[in-house]
Amino acid sequence: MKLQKPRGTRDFFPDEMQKRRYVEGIMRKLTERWGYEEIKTPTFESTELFTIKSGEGIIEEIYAFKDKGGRDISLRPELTAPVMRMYVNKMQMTSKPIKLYYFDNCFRYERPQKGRFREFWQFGVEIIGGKSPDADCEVIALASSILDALNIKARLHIGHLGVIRSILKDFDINVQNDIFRLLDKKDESGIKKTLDGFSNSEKADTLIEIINLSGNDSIKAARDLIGDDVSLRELDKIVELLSIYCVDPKIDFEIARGLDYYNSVVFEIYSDELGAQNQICGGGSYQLAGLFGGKDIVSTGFAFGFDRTLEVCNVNLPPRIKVVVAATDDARAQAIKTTLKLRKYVPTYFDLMQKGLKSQLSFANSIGASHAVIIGKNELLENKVTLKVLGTQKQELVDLKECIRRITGMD
RNA sequence: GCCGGGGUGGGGUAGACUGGUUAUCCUGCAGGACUGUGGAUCCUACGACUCGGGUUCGAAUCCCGGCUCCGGCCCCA
Repeated sequence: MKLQKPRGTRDFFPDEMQKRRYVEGIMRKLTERWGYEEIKTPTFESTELFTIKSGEGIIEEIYAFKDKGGRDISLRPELTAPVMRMYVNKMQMTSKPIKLYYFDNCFRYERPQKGRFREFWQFGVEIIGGKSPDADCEVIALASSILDALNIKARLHIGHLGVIRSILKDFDINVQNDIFRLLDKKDESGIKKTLDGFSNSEKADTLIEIINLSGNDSIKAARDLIGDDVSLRELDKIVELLSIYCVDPKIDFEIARGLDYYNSVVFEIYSDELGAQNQICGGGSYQLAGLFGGKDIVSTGFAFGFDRTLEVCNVNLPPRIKVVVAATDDARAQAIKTTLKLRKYVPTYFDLMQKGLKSQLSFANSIGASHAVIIGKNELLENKVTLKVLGTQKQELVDLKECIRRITGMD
């Protein structure tokens, strides 16, 4: 009976890791250029951190357990709450805005399917204390810029929860949240039914018209339906500012995040190249600090689903330089010294299995090495090495300095 | 939690409908032919029926269940 990895987890092979690291590197580099600094929070937190944010029901989808001291602990299902916890604990006095980013694994106890795993990675940013529309637009523009850098074709949708909240402002918050849930499902008859219960079917019609708006005039059309609203004016500003960033979003009032602390700009990015789980990024403006016992402050951020992003990105990995030092028996000592020198510059392999020269070269070929450096009696006598470029027939006797120069491409 | 389709050496597969001797082929890995030159060739070795139960004289094959993978539903902070 074999041991298997737990359900919904994955092993990553070297080729995959190379791609993951490469894409991660692009995201990090870009984000740092935009002035964000990396932070890291614990892999597990108090369960309470997540239930405060999302309600007790969320426990069903969390890896929650009691530790040996009887504490309620959870593997983090996302990173916004931990980041805000950290902010409330230690960073409230830091000058604003605070711009942070993270890249880490998260865990959710859900049924795995395409694009959904029990352990998955998120890359995200948070701006704490940035004001609308500037902060919102910056994170949206950064997300868009990341898509460009990864050569991803995707759809950016922006909405504003204030629009729907203002239509529903006379209703109890629980009713509002029910409606948001139905909106998310696009369940129009459910919306009608719920609002009819409050003899308010004309509001249901308005809602349904609003969420079905699309195209460039959506904001104007919404204004015709509900009159001028502060949320619509905010959206106007967002669109105007984003155009300076050369970002062209689709206005979509259907985006619903049915949690109290989301109350204004929200956005989601979808790819058509995925299956049912087609969202690769989500974000928006939120207020969580107060919930966590801090002074309330407006924040905004996004999180990319790293695994899904990886599925749809189109990047060309840089060619890998790998050098194998191959030696005859009587030259092994010198070969090890040469290997050490090469390792100051490039990944270098040396035989660990007492293989013959032929077999060492065969190994070089099978691991896809770019160069082989051969050392035997002749090379020892001349104090030089034979540099062989694999994939071609070329080889040449050169001194070590020249050899390094050629491999690294330095002049 | 629900629906559907899968699981045969490390990877990819044939065999199943129609149960029957030693489970097919490719690849891989290890060693050798071959201790100064890679990709080729040849030889040798290694290595599998997802797990449990049932039907049967006999199960990789038929039936039931578990686990798990894939796709979808639900959910998606």
